[in-house]
Amino acid sequence: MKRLQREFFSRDVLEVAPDLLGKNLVRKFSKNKIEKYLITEVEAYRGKEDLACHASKGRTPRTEIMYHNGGLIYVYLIYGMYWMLNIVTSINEIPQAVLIRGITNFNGPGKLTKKLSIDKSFYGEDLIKSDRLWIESDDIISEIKYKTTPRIGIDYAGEWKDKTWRFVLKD
DNA sequence: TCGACGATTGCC
DNA sequence: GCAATCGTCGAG
Repeated sequence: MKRLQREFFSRDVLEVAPDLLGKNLVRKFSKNKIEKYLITEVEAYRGKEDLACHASKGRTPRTEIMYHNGGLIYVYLIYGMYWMLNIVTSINEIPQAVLIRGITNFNGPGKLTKKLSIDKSFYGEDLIKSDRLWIESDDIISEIKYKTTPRIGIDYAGEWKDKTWRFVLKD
């Protein structure tokens, strides 16, 4: 197992998102408690023009992190109840992020953050340096098969809602 | 300071 | 079908 480095996340979100499928999300709770989950479902949010992307409303304290280098974590609260886990991609000044919607045996972006105890304290966390959250790839090279669909819950995004930027792993 | 609303979930 | 529940952001 090898931790993914900066270069992996510095690419365009439409390359990074499908590449995250089949990778392992690693959560370290303590010295003796480390859990790993296969990433099974993600969505891409791409730039200021993408009306479904929070950055389309401009640069604010909340969206600031998306304007940074790839490999950082963007976390926000939705509906006053659920934390959404996103991974910033691309390079400085280009706001992009991947929403992690599903992991092994656990689908639903709100449920997985609850299970992994991920909250506001992870905002800005660096996946390359963090000692409690990072992503690993298997040493075994296997072909990843996935399907694409429109993104979920963004009917307000006009023509952008039809982009097939949701990527789901095939079993 | 105020009010509208949301990248969801689970229960009716 | 819809309520829960609160941080964020633009308007006033």
